[in-house]
Amino acid sequence: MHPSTVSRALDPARRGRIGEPVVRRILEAAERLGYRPDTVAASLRSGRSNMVGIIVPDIANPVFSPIIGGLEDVLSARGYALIVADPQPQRTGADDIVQRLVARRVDGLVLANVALKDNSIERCLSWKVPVVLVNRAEAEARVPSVVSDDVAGMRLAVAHLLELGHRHILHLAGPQMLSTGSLRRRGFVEAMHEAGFTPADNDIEEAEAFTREAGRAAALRLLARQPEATAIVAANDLLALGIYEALRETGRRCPEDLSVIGHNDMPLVDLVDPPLSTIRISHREMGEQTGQLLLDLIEGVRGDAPYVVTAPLLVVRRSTQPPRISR
Amino acid sequence: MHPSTVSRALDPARRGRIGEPVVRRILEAAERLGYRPDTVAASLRSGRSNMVGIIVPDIANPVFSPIIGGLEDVLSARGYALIVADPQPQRTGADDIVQRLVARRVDGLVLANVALKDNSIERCLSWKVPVVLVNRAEAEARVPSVVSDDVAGMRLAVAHLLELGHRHILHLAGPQMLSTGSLRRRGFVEAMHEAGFTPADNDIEEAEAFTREAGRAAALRLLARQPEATAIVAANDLLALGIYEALRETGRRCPEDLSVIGHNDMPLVDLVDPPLSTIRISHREMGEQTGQLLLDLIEGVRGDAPYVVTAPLLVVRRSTQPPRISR
DNA sequence: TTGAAAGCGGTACCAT
DNA sequence: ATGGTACCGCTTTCAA
Repeated sequence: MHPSTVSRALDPARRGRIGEPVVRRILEAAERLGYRPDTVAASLRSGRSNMVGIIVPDIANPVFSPIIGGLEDVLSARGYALIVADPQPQRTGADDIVQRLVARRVDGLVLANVALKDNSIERCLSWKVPVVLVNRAEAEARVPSVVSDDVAGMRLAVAHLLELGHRHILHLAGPQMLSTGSLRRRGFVEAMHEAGFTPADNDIEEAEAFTREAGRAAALRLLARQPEATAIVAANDLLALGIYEALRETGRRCPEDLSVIGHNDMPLVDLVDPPLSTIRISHREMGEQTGQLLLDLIEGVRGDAPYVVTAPLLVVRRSTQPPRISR
Repeated sequence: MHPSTVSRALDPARRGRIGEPVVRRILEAAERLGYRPDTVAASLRSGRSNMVGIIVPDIANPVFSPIIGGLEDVLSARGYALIVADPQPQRTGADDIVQRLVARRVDGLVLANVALKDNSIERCLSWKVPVVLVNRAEAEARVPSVVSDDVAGMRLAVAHLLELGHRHILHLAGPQMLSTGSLRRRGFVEAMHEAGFTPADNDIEEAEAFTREAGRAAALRLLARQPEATAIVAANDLLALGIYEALRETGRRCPEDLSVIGHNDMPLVDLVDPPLSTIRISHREMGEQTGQLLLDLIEGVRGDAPYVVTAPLLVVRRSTQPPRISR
């Protein structure tokens, strides 16, 4: 039979232009022969690969894996495959990876790497590859992005502590080169201002990484400087767990001596001791939204560059309580 | 210039057959023009795509994400891209996904889905796609696999408890349709036998899933049946955390009333209350080994089907202690 | 060591 | 509504 006809019959979108019985016969034959269209050949000719790449700093990070999951879900439902790439700083930079993915003709790219400054975005822009940022925003907003509303999240955290009666609230910030680190710091300051407080520089300490160990070290510095404070807002849960360690080391108890609130609501923080109060972010949903956005972009449904912001949720557990009446 | 020459000059493997100065000129020109070879066209002609697919049941599962990470690492170092696919049971079966990946001409496939019986393996075998299983073994061993040594792991757990003085040890097993569930149950029984004990059927209870909730429910059943026991070996950490909940509900304390040991050493189990003793499995390393194995298979370095077994490690924390002398 | 030619397996475009 | 044809961009085989 005639190749063009077969090609059309097999593509649901173009099937309409073909006679019913012909389509049926072709489908039947394809089934019988176990025919599988070759995606590679199709890509070569059509220029579309039906593949999307995602660049993540660390697949095992509990923040990124649900994002990948949600993204994959949306993509595969529309026939796209997802390539994950995990740049090894010692080997390949992020923008080398962009090149490799573009060489594979991916139809779009998701950037989940959190560095505030890197030129992967420029690379994509100059190659005209549809891109969306996830869990990371860009100041200029040249590119669509999906992020949690960090200001709102910080507002929730601050409001919660204020309501409990805390007045001297500290912030354990994340690295300021990372998008979430700086966004949340800004969110904290803004939320405090809205509530009528002006956090001093001394009330904020920056951790060198989003890890327990860095959180512990930074918390030690912060607590030494501000022993009077009654509560800390951490820029993420790992940092909050680091605060736990610092408290234990300095003989303080949470929440009796100090209330601690995290950010992300990562798995198992409800089981640590004490169960961590935190701000829940639905990373999986962010992944899904990212997928939708990217597919719309790829398929030209929308030309603008929306800036999706998802709403966070306060989760109160047992690491926050009213400050002691003492003093 | 002449396409074949360029092609050869750009491929490090075939560069030797080309004159030095020519190679230099070509490389220079390629650089200057920003030339990127088109991977898709290359795939079409050569039949190799330099892509590998992995099928996982759940990307966000702390067991699978490090496996993916290790795998991606090894693959990308050798120029392969990794496609992750996450079958949605309600939408696409695992072997439909295999088909889709094969249509994309993946050079190899990693199966991380844990069901003991499914026909993806047959599919791959009949299509002659190189496959390796990870975190899952096959009874017939027709296909190479990378698994943790569950018998050894259980032996470590049992030996540890025995050494502490426990004599009545229970097992909270995982679902027996899953590879790890049945392997670990077998490992437990075997380890007990080696130590001179014969666990009764009554000493083992099967959880319906590898979740905290299923662990809690199963633990409740098991404890009601065997109130005299002093220790439980759980088939994984999540199940062990479920046991914690069951203990709390029934007014028992861990480790005073009952020692609990998990399996996997997933992130944060060192921070729960009490810190969980467990068997550490290096999932990332398993991912790396899987990558090596698959690449060897793809590139024909080895024709046999090795069965890689990685060694687990006992991690003692605070959920295990000697049984009470009472009674 | 280099050049020439022939496709890989589809899809897009044009003709009918 | 269907058939014909060119061609996507590279690799491979064969010839020079």
